[in-house]
Amino acid sequence: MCNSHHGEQGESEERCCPGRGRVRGFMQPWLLLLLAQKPAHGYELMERLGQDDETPGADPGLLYRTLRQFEEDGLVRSSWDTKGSGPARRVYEITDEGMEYLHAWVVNIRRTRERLDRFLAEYQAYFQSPEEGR
Amino acid sequence: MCNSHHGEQGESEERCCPGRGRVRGFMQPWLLLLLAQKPAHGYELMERLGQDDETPGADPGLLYRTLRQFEEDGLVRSSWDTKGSGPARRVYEITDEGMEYLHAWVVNIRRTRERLDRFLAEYQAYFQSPEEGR
DNA sequence: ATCTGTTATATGACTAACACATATATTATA
DNA sequence: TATAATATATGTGTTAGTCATATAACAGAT
Repeated sequence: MCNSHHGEQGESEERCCPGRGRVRGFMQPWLLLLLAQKPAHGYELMERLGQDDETPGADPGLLYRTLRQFEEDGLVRSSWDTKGSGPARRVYEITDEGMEYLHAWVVNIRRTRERLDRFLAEYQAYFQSPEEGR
Repeated sequence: MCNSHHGEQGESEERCCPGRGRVRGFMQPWLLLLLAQKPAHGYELMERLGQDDETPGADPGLLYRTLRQFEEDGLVRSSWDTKGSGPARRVYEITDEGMEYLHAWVVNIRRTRERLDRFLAEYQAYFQSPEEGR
């Protein structure tokens, strides 16, 4: 299973454990943060997501569905923008409720990072410490 | 949605965004690491998981199914232990392949932590920096 | 003896996030 | 007129996670 690797020197490691290890729903806080910075439409959000995060492509299906769900939950509101060229854009802006939700996400994310650190500490204590060996 | 919170001083925040923000399949590397430290049966792993990580209860259903899957994938192997009191225990030990998989997981987890940091940096740059305000 | 609690493993059913494919319409450009 | 880029959207299947429940061995109490 997976490619072999012991190097421990994070080289490639691509396509191993597909889907695993990622943060559940991580697109959600990103969308809210990007919308907090400024209102935007789906396609633009997709591109902005693709830049900072090297998330593999930022699936449009998931993105548009998430925005729809956000609107249904009152976290964002939208309006059509027909100005400019190309097809009409549905422009989203974040609501106060969306802001609160974003802040709540941040608390969760900090907690998640602590959990990761706890795991990595335990891992290193076992594999990189003088005794315990192996 | 959710409880209100602006305090920014991570107080309770319980049961908000249920399930979201957690690392997908995070039980997997934990199980492999615990088994790398020493062979164990499911129930024991459940208790050891519940200690370090304050994961809410470490669902037995998921745990046993994951161990089964691991065995099917050759990451662990098991044998029955009928010695001692109580019902028989299925004792798992990690295989070489399981070890490799664990190391691969660690690479993924480090990458995930970097993604979290990138998000938090972006968040703080917007909400905690002097300008940008709001 | 029976009842309750602990240890121990396991299945069933449902949800949500995600992955991948595809449909659609508009506009620009080759 | 064909192709590509922009833009939004649906359909379908997979998997981790959640919650409930079933089963069984054994210990101690009443």
